[in-house]
Amino acid sequence: MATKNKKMKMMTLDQMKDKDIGKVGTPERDKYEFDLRMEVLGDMIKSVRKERNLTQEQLGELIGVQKSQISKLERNTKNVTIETILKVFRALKANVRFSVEMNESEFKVA
Amino acid sequence: MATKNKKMKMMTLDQMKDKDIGKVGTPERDKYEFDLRMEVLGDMIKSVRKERNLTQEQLGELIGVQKSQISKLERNTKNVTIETILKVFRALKANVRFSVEMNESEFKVA
DNA sequence: AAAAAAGTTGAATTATATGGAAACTTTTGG
DNA sequence: CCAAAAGTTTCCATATAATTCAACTTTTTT
Repeated sequence: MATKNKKMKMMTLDQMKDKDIGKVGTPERDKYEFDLRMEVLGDMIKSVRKERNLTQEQLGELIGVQKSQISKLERNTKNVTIETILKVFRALKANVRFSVEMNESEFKVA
Repeated sequence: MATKNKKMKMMTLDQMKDKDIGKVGTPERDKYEFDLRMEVLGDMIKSVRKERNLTQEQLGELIGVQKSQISKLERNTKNVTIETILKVFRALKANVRFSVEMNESEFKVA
């Protein structure tokens, strides 16, 4: 077996991220996490649009914006307004739900 | 029994909303639904903050903004960017997750 | 019932998201 | 391989979200 009797340096994904991107809470890491989420959001728009068999131009027409705008939302996305997100997904007849969960254990003590 | 043999006009909540606010898809109704969500969002910030036993000023310090800004986010909320939402809830050590669900049946045909 | 603390509001400013137009690049269909 | 369609990018204008400051109101504490 490959793993037997082999003292290897192991690293969890979190450890790698801490090392390569920066620890949680640092501005760099926060930015990374944020950019990641924005990218996912853009991908979500794109994939739902595809699912609906719409071109960017067609989706744009539904909402009343240019295709370039849709392109920007799908790729260039740095930050968006909730309103915009809802507008887009409503046009795609998809429901957006956002929920907040707080881990009970933390903080509660202080 | 009160309901027996009594031809009453009944109305579902949705029917009432259609009638009083406007049918789904109209600008008025859309605005209503949006405003509602924004209000809920503001309430969520407030209630999580309370849960953490923080004043607006303290939460503001965590993020790096004035207490007046927090107040506005909790009440005056017309529209917000994702970034702001995430910033606030991260400071509150709460997780925001948003998901998109599309009802398979619809649209798929066209 | 004062004083202090917490929250709200309005006016003003700054930062940036939204958007259009047009040129450009990539992908797709013949 | 060529043409058309789809998607991207850049430059620019405009709208509006984010923010502060200071005065004001409401709530809490003593």
